[in-house]
Amino acid sequence: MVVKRREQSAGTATGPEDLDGDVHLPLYRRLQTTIARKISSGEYKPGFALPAELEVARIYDVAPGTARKAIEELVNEGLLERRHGAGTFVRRPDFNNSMLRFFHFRDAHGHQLTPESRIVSRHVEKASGALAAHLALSAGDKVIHLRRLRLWDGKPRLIEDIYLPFALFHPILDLPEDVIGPLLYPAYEAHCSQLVSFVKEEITITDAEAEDAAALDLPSNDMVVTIDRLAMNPSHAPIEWRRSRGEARRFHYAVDIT
Amino acid sequence: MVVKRREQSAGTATGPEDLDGDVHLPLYRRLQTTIARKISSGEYKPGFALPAELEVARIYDVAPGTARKAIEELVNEGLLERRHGAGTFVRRPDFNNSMLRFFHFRDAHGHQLTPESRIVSRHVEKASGALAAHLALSAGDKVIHLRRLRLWDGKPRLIEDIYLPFALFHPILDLPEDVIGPLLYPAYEAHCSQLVSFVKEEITITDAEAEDAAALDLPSNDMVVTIDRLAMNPSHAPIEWRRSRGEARRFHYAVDIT
DNA sequence: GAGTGGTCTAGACCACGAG
DNA sequence: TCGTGGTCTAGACCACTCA
Repeated sequence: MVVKRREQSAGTATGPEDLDGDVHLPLYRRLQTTIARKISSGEYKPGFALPAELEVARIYDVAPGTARKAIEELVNEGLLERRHGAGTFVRRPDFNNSMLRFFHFRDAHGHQLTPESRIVSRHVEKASGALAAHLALSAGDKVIHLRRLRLWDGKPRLIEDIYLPFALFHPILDLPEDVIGPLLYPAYEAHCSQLVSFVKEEITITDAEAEDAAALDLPSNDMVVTIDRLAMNPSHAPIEWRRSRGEARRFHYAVDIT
Repeated sequence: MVVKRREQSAGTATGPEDLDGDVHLPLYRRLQTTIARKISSGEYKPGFALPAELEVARIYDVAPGTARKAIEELVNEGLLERRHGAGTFVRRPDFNNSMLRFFHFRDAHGHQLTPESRIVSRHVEKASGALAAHLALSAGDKVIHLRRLRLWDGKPRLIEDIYLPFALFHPILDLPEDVIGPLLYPAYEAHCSQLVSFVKEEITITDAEAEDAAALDLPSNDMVVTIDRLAMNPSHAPIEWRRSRGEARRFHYAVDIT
């Protein structure tokens, strides 16, 4: 049998939904984009189960193999998680750990300790050209600027400048610090419906700025690690840019390369 | 039609080849392992084309979709490269660049410069317990220990201790340095038939050892980046362990995390 | 034009998880 | 026991590369 594309629903009660993206793109790619968008928008929330593969195929009027390939790609991206016999679920990535694992702050059992967080300031500013480029905004667009200290054993160990598009994150401005809690990404999800699924980081080692050395209680000639991070949602749209600085001696990093 | 497994060749001239691995593993996984082994052993060399997908399916007596999935996995691992309309080829990874890109040694156009290489010493030693564990050897097994300096603009910038299993790499002991050249991995491939396809790295920042500071021409109280690397062949067997040290200020690293 | 990988379809049976 | 994902098969047509 040769059917390039099934005929449209023909009046069935549960007809096919429209797929995102250019009609010239492969079906599985368009379905992939569509599901990623539903995760970005919160229609599919972390922990929730997708419809079964055959059900997805039926909903979007594609062959089972095509639906399977779209889901496969999203699993490879880390957005979905398959559990044999149980279903396919939306993953909740944990990037707070991916930052903290760079540094040597562990308890007696070698477990990573979550640091205390102290928000030093919250401002609304106009984005510089460079920042706007990172966040896919226009220069002068409003951004929220958080400055935050992170402390282990009561000692300041990391200083962070965090920039967020005002349009998406304005609820964060008025939240009491104890409601935000020690980790920002769960707060983004709970109060702004923004999910971080991908990050890019750049790591550099430099002499400490005088201001940073003072904030981190380091000798003025000491060295710091600077980590620049761009965080993206499930549709790969940038939603946060931050620059973190910490003592260089505390730094440790492991990576697999292919 | 329901056929769990095709009947064996039945006297055809080009019967199915045997697949590696436990018979309880999926066919595509066993085919994947088989192809990876052929790359490790040099039967499929970098740059060479695999048989066409349908031909692979015929050779190993599996369905086209199964052969395709095995190849797909190897493409995802970075061992193979597809070129639409042309064929599927064995990739040659370039890990020398993955090390060098950490450091800021670039020309006026921003291109990475390949450093001069100077092998300081070559010895045969007995592996310590820790080293043996890294290389999947037994403590006391013979290893080759190379110490190497890498220089940019005539200045020593990296010092490296490199350990290799003697059994696989003994030809490297007798090669003149100008035959080895500035990069080791091509020499491994050319003279020892060993291909590096995967690496794991750990990065730490510490105060310089006196000996390293002297070799790198740094102040005795300066800081260095230490990069520990384990290199593996296409079958994921470890074949090299090295520790490299360089000036911390020169360090820069970029990474995507999912 | 011949041959390659890329996409899409269709459907069978197996292995696993949860109630 | 039932529904889920995992594996495997079979074959059509399209898009691309290269001689």
